[in-house]
Formats: sequence, C-alpha cells, structure tokens
Amino acid sequence: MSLEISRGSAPSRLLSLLGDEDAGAFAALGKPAALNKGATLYEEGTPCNYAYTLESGVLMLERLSMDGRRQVLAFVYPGDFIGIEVSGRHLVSAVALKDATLTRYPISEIDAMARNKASVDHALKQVTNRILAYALDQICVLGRMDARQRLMFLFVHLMHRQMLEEPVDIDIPMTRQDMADFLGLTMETISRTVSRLKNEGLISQTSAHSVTINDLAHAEELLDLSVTDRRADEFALEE
Amino acid sequence: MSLEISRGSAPSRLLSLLGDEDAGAFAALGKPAALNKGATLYEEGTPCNYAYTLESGVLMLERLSMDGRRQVLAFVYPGDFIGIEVSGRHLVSAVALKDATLTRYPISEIDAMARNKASVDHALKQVTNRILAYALDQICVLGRMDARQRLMFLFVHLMHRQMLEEPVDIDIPMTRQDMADFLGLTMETISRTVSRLKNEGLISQTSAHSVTINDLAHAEELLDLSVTDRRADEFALEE
DNA sequence: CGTTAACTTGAGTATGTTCAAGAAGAGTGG
DNA sequence: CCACTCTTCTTGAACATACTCAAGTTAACG
Repeated sequence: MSLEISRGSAPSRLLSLLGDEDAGAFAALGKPAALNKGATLYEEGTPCNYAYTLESGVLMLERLSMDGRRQVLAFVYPGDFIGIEVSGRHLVSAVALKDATLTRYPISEIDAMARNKASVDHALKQVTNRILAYALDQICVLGRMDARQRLMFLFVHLMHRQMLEEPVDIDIPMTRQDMADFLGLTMETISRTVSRLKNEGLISQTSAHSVTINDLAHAEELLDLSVTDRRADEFALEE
Repeated sequence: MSLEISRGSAPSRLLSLLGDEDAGAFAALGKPAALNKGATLYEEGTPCNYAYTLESGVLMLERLSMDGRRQVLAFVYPGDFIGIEVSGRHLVSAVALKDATLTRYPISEIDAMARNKASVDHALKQVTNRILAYALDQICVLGRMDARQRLMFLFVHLMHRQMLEEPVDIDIPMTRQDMADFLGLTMETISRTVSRLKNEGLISQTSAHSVTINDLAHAEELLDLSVTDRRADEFALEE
C-alpha cells in the first residue's frame, strides 16, 4: 500500500488542474461567500445545489451519529474544491473550523460547462479520483495503524496541505477532539501521544496548536508501508 | 452519518445503470476473461489499461504493506464494475477469492465511448460516486465501531451484496483473516466475536462460512447511527 | 483579570492483541 | 471411502493499547 500523503501529491484543487483559459471561464461562474467559525456550509443528506472552492480558512468534513459520536473525514484547505456529488445529495457535512471565505458555483452551471468542455470534465474527474485516493488512505490508517502512527500521519498530512516542505512549524487549526474524531481515537489519547512523540524527539512543540516534525524521513518511514516493486499490469489473467 | 449498506442501495454496477441500447454497445467492447482462485487481476500502482465487470466468483480489493500487513478495501460481487482510474494507475490490487470469470474492457475504448455518449459518461461517474460512498462508510466503521458492530456491518453488507432480502443463510466466501483485514481486527477477534454473536442470539451459524442474521431490524439498529432529520440545504451561509 | 473552554496527566479498566495449543474442515492419495 | 496431511478455525491465558473517569493545568476570550 502507499499513502498519498507520503508522495506529497497535490490535493483536490480544481483550478490548478485547469488551463488559464478554462480556469478563467470557470471562475466567472462563482460568487463570493463567507462562513463563520463553527457554522455549517452543508449537511450530509441534503440536496446538493452548489459546489465551492475554499479561498481562506479551514473546513472540516464530518458525519454525526445519533449517539453523539462523530467521524471527521477530511480537513479542507484553501484551493480545495468541495461539494460536488453525482448522487445529488451531500455524502458528508462541511463545517468551518476557522472563519472562511469561499467561492460558490451552481452545480447546474458546472454540469453545463463540463458537458461543453472536456478539459473541465476531466479536471472534475481528477478531483473525485483524488478524494477517493485520500479516503482509501484513511481506511488504511484507521485499519492498521496505532495511535503513534495515526498522529504522525495527521502531522505529515497537515504539513503537505499547508504546502510546507522544510521542517517548519505546522499549524494545527483543530481541537484535540477534532483530531481524535478524525483518527478514530479519544481526545486523551491524542494528548498523551503528542507528549510521547515529543519525549521521543520525533516532534517539537511550541504550543498545543503548533508542532515541528524533527526528522521527516523517519516520520515518513513510520508511515510509508508501501510495497516498493511495481510489477507489470494485467498478469495472471487467462483468456 | 448513514451507512449505505443500511439503505440497501444498489452496488457499483455499471450495466444496470445504462439503458438497454447503451448497455449493448458497451458490452460489445468486452472480451471474456477468467481468473483462478488466489490469482491477482491487477496490482496497486500498476498502469491501468483495462476495466472489468465481474461475471461470476468473488474478488477482493486490497493493499499490502512491506511489514506483511494488509488492508482489504472491498469485496467484489458479480455485476460490479472495477478497475477504472482517472489517474491511470490502480489505487488497489484485485485478487480472486474464488475462481472468477470477467469481462474485460480496454480503458481507451471506454473513454472514447464516454466522450460520445453522455449517458455512459454519467453512469461511470455514478459508479465512482458509489465507490466513494462505500469508502466513507468504511471509514466510519473503522473509526467508530467496536468488533461486534464491525462484524454485523460485514454480515449485513454481504447479505445485500448477495441480494438476499429474507433472513436466509449468508455465504461467507472469505477466510477469517480476510474478514479481519477488512475490519481492522485480528483473526482471533473475528472468531471470538462470531461465537459471541451466536451466543447472544443475534446470528445463527450452520458452518464457519455461513451465517443467518436472526433479527435484521435489530442488526441494522446496531449499525444505523444516522441523524434522521435532514434540514434545508445551504444555511448558515453569508454572502 | 476573571471566567470558560481546551488541554494534560493520572489511575483503573476494558477491549482487543499476542502467543500457544487443540479441534474441525478441506483436499489428496491410497 | 477412509486415512493422512495441511490449512483454517476456535478457544484459552497473559498482555498491551487505548478508553473511561477524574482532577488539575493551561490557554483563550470577553
């Protein structure tokens, strides 16, 4: 297996996948919008009429359950394109972690543009594919990693999302509870594990919401469990 | 949150999403293929040149790690359409759980057909969306459920995949290890938890590879943690 | 500066893992 | 068809990791 984050791959940014001309035409469909910290942009299960590009701030994609538990599925950073669903209904809820500004695009106009411009249609498919790749990574994290690995996964992930290459301070915009609900752990375990990583020298911490990964290579080694050899396609297949 | 499986929704079947005419044209692109039990159809990271419809048998989508651990991402049943990737590389490996027969379609021809027929293009998008919905469900299962719930999730899931409505015997084509690697548990925990579910009367067991869910409503109650009220779209949004 | 929410740490507990042995099935060859 | 073998499954006992409950500390915000 390979984790996308460890490849430093580009996130789900639509506009960066489009050429200048397409990006301009696409941007012309959008209208500015804003969301206060803690407010909900859309809820799981509701009809989806608009898609969005995040301009500033941070969002969180989540699912809530009746018993009060929550699963955080992703953190959304500026440039990310969210909210488009083939099914017509949102699969998750989107909540602002910080005050946010967005650009809002009507789905109907996006669809119309995709029908006319193959390049736009393809870019939208790439975004969906990237989201799926992230989801598969998260399944592997939740299915096979211990608390220490999960936390390092989050830190490396955040580092890439913030487009930081050097070992500089990573800003952690979410609460311990948010991290816990993302990683399938409890708040207390997050807190304890951060302390442990600090004691082990893997990370340095200037505040509860800022860490530095001291040895990135070692950190990625902890996470990157990928099988290295990639063999030829389509073998073992009889016809 | 809501689990797709608990809604009894249709799986990722391409041909059933197409009209008769499109389905016929699409099927004309395919060539029969076969795969022996245990054989690999394609591997994660390899270029993806073909997509497939499973005709008979069962496949497993998985990721392997160097340390020998494995994450099973999905079980594939007849009718399922797999192997298409926008990125051009397979995100997961596909392995036969039982002897299988498939229909193989060249990606290039699928793409060409999708460009000409909007209905085919849309059906492909629906398949991708369904796969994403499944992945999100699995994240919630791995992030928030205990062993008992995870196992019931798998059983209800398998029941739906086998299109069984009545409380009849569910065939379990995979080993305990496969189940464990799918649910993020160990083989021993699977075994113990099955015994426990049997003692509790939730399931009946005729063999190690066949179970019956005694009270489906109760089983789904155990899993369906969804927030029931669906509110209006796009609120709390300032412009 | 005071109040509240968020974070950290501790002690005890629980769920699931590990290691190990034995039982049940599936497949093979006589 | 039965005996043999090998794999898979089940169960037990000890252990580990993460959880729960609880107290105390730090940080954020008015």
